[in-house]
Amino acid sequence: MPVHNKEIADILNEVADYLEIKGKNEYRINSYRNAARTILGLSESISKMAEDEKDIQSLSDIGESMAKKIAEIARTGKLKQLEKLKKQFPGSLRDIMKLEQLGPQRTKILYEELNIESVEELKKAATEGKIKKLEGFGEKTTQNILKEIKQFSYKGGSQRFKLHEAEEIIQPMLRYLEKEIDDITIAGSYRRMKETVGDIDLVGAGKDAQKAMEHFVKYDEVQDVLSHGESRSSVRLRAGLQVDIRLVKKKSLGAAKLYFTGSKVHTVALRKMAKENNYKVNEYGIYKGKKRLAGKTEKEMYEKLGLQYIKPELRENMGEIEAAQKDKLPGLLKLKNIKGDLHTHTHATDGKNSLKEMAEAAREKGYSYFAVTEHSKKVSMAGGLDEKELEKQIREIDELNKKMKNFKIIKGIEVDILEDGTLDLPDDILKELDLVICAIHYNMKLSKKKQTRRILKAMENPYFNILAHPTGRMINKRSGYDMDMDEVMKEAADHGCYLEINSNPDRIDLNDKHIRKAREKGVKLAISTDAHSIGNLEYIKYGVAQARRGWLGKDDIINTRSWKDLKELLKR
DNA sequence: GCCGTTTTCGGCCCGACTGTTTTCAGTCG
Repeated sequence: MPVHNKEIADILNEVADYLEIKGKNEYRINSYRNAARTILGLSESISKMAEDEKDIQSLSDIGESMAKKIAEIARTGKLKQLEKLKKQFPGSLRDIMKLEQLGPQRTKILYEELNIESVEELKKAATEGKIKKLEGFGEKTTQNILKEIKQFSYKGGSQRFKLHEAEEIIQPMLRYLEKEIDDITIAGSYRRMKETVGDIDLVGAGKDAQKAMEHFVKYDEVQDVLSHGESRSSVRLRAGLQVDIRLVKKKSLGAAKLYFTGSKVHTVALRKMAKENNYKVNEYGIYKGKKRLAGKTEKEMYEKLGLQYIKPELRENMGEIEAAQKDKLPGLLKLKNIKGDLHTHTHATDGKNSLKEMAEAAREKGYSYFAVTEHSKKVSMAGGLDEKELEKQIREIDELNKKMKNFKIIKGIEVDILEDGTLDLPDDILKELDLVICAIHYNMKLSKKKQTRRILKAMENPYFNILAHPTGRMINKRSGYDMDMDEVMKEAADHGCYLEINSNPDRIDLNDKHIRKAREKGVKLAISTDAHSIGNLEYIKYGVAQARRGWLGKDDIINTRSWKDLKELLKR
């Protein structure tokens, strides 16, 4: 059972935390964090790579010493170095360090001076007035610590927000801010369209910075003002979401956007590159000596660095800078390239709208087709269809199709893949359909081997077209079923099957890393919403965004084709 | 601890805000 990438990255980050408390060389500490980040970005299992004696040292930020540590973790699931560190620092000092405003230095002081080992003990000491007597701490810091502890226990640690959750909170705030701030844009991981965001970063140009900042901290959903300066402020909203804003002059807007959009590793890589050419990059522009060369737009920033413009979704330092240097960035998929949705439900099962309502909404979105794909009978909870009910829907669609001009309702099903890998409905009804998407809803806990075999077996069915929500994960709720993604992708390519990017923001399944892997393996994908209502059809933008994060273009997606061409692709 | 088109040592991105200080350390992004 290979150790997962996340487990290895966690161990390395934990080592870094302890080394920080010990006050070791910051660059040495960073190397653990950099290696962890590299590992998290891989689509392959690094412990498997290590087992197969692949050259993991050729990966960026992993050298001789780190490779040995990774091999040790892969072999034993543990790292002796970390076990030793844990003995030196008992309790849960790492939890203390996770609190806002408390870094390694202060954590160390708290531990050494007051023997504080947990958030509980910290709370007690703060309440008893012991903290403010320490050097470098005061009354204000004590109050901030207590506030943070309250926030921490309320949120149960730091939960990240899903894209649609963040959107719902930030859009009204943006309308409010626009009254006093010019050219305001959302930057950060939200602009890069990461599937979840930790906070929201805003960049704008203020007419009157002081007044603009006053306006910002006075927004009526602000619960705490964390900092309030002339060019930078930070608040926490009632919903628990932190919002940071940065104001600059108009001539620096591009530089500020670039800097605040990140990712951090992307901007650091750019700055390093600039430095090698004797330039300096900061949030105000690009400088050579005192001379300012660019800064108004992101485009001119990249140009001055000798790079193609890099779209936000690609800014993860995963090869995009090298590609931009060689003018080899991919042309990315656009929302308008999508010609139709291939996974939707109606009130025939657990959807909220009728077939007619869904079809009309899809046509109004500008689609030329959309597929109805109800659950099959096994999914009784959702009222899945049996053969007879499906036949009835097929006739209903035929009738409706006669009436709708320049639009096609595709007859489909989301048929369940049973535990033995057979499908929940017989072939003689599946062959009546235009599209068969297949999914797992039960027996998610099978062993990796069994789960993989189950899916591969299902793909042998000649009517299998698309594997829906391939990993079954739910963001912040459950991880997907254990299965061998490499095998599944290989089989899909061999059998003329496709994988879905499920755009539901609770799922985002496949995720960006899997999508990138699919691109490398030449597997084509479908982007669908799994809509259960008219409103859900809008989710398509999240799927498109993830496809862009996975470097995909129009040709990599099957539902950018006309129905005529798509029909050909679905033939096996 | 990593890395190399000034290579095996000596660098490692850059700036704002806060609180506790009289000039700055700690933290954050």
